[in-house]
Amino acid sequence: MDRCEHGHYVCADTILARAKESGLRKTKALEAVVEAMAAAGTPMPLSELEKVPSVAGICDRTTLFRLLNRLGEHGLVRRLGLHERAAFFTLAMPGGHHDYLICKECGSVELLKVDCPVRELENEVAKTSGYTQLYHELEIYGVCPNCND
Amino acid sequence: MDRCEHGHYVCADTILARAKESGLRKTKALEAVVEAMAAAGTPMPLSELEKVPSVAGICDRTTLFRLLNRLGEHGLVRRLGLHERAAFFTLAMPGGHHDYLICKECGSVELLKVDCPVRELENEVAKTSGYTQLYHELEIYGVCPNCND
DNA sequence: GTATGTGCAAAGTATTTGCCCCAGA
DNA sequence: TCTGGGGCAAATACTTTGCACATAC
Repeated sequence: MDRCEHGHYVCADTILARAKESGLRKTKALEAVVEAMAAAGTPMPLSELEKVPSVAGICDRTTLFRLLNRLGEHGLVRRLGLHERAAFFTLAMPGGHHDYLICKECGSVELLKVDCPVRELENEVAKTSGYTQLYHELEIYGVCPNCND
Repeated sequence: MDRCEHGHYVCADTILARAKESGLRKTKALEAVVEAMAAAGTPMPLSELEKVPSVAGICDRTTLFRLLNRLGEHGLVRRLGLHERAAFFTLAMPGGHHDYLICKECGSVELLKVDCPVRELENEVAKTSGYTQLYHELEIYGVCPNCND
């Protein structure tokens, strides 16, 4: 996976450009949220996102919620389950994809930097199931070294 | 995946036996819930489980909740995300594993009856990540034929 | 100027806990 | 009998919506 000039896996500018193409207005909230998510690199729940300093001063939870939904509808943000009560959100690049390694104890989320072995299966399912617009989500759960003590 | 004499992928009796071994008491609620889940075959949220006729008369939501948690702690039930607001529960057999095909529109859940391509990756992660007690969850999302119209 | 975006407050929905009674072993 | 299990009601958490105002375009 390539990184942008800022060292992030997903570059905020790219997402912002795509947001504009989708007809979304360029607001402070939009910029702040997308940049915060790009900087974080890992999926975050809404409750955490609203605490990021650069976001906290800009917009409140409702705006954040609607913004993430809007971005989700345009395929710029993906909503993940990740077994917490709260939904996690992450920026979505076209063709970009991540699998996750999640600690059952502390809930930490790591990106798995490996070739995803599911592509082929996904293609097969596309042919045989009648389902369209496929994408997948793979989570490996375990207990991380810190929680193992 | 083998089926038991009742045609279910997971046999209620096996789970009940394991529950007993784990020190859980044999109650009507336990039997009803396990049998309902075995009969259903697919993951269900708590709200749906409590509506199953054979469960509804037996115990209320709180009991169901605590029962599922208890079973989860002993590894007899697995809690899944599946992208709904509510958590989904499914019986867990040792070594048993399912991947899911989920419709983004109507939320229907199908079991994927295929060899899971993630085993190997999981083993590799076990060796290199320092994480223990690994298991994984794979969901393929799409739009089902019914919702495609 | 107009449609989209925002904030505050209030309503849902799902989950979790307290407390006391009931029942399995 | 003694501990784990169950029921009811209340508390949490997280999400979602209504409505009036602000702002990008």
